[in-house]
Amino acid sequence: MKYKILEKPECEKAYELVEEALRKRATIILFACCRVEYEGRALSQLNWGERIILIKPDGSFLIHQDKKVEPVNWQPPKSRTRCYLKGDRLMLESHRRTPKELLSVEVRHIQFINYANVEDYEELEQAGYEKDMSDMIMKRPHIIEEGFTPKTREYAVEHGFIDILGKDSDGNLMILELKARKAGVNAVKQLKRYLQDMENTDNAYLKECKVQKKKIRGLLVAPSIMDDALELSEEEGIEFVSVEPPRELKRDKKITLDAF
Amino acid sequence: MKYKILEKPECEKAYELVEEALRKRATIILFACCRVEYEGRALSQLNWGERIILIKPDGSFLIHQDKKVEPVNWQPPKSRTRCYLKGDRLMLESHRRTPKELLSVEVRHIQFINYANVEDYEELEQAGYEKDMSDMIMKRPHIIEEGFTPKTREYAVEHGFIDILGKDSDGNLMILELKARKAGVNAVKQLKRYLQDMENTDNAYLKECKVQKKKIRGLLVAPSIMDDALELSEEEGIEFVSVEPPRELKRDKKITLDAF
DNA sequence: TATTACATATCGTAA
DNA sequence: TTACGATGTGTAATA
Repeated sequence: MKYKILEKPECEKAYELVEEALRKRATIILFACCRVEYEGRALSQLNWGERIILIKPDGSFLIHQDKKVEPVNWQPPKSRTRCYLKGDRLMLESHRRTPKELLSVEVRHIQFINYANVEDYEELEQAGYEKDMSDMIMKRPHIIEEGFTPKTREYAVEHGFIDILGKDSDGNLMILELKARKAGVNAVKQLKRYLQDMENTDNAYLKECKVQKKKIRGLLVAPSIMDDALELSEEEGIEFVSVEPPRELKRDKKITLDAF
Repeated sequence: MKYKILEKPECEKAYELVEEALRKRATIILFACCRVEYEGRALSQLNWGERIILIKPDGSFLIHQDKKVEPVNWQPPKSRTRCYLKGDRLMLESHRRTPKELLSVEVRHIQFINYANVEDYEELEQAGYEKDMSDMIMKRPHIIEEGFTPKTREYAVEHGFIDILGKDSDGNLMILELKARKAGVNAVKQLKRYLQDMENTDNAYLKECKVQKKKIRGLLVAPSIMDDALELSEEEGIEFVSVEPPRELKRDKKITLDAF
């Protein structure tokens, strides 16, 4: 693994290292006193101070102060980084085409500069999302109610996609709208639109309902619901079912301690 | 300024350094192979790989892979960091109370670890926001149209706050909805709601309009507008006025090159 | 402490 | 490329 570190280098030395790192598509960490200007979607400037600068091989460019999770300035992946010397100062620039954005950093008093080809082949495994909820309900439909039979997922209607379409034990059509977190009024409104879409558009399900004189039920499925959303759902004849999103990671992706 | 750096330290040495840094409320930069688990608002795991770990004195905890602007895992400011040894491994934990969240990092093969008391007393100066637009329009109302007189900002109605309320040269009431970027259909819908609120609620402005037989005009103010939003605004009788957000930084905060 | 709205939101996905 | 929605959104302002 390529790896280099320099402590308190002259700007010229640092410049050479940054050039080398950019050529080798390495990840650069720089801890230095710098001044920053940004112009693009917004406009900003940041006066002299010590910050941590991170330049990633995908073009991401981050400047972190000693507070907050978010970088004080940044550029997204695919930005083009270049560096040059301006007198005895190291200049770093990150440029983006669309939208046009330029981040310009003037550097002095470098505490250290490091570059490395980071070896990381892992992706984050997550659980607890709407997709997982959907998977769980398809697998164990009784979670919604006894006799519920899911038919289709992502059923296209005029205003979007119905998360899950199914039938209850009496043959009534059920339209499920899933939310992985607390449902708000927007979720109710969305479901209402889907119900209207279903009733106003010509489709096999609607025909069947009319022929067999069945109802169309709207169900909002979420771990919890806002008070105003509950009120609205009751007015609109929409049912709320409390379901927690699953909190288990897929087995085949469990951690193997000796992967590295 | 307190500053230390160790290259390829044993975990025990690293542990001592992290303890010291946490005590001194320093900023820690760690480049190492690690494994991460997170449980809280969601649940995630990340198998062994090299990452950059940043621990800030405000409690922020970031883990960066060599891609993307966003950290792969993190904890927000005010989280509590602790570290301990588990066999020959360095363990880092970051804990948050509300909501309850735990980030757990197992570390080995440390490339380097650095801590420093970052000297940074500057805050980012920005321009180009809705607020700046609002300020500009209040100061120079003719930008909207000749004879426009702003009356109130942030006027409360049922569905939110009207950005700017004013009158035109004929005494008609004007409701302005500002967007610092390209306006979409949502902006038009929002403005429509405000117009309805204004017409349906008992208030001094409405009374005056009725008595003097004046109109209520809705104006969407943004640098540009989406096609569908323009179409909708025309249907709804809403006017669109193109205004660029101001792009000037405050003068008294201009950069002085010898501040440091 | 909880809620709300904005952001250079970022990031994924689908058209 | 653009548009749209989800996010462990983060963050500041506000109640």
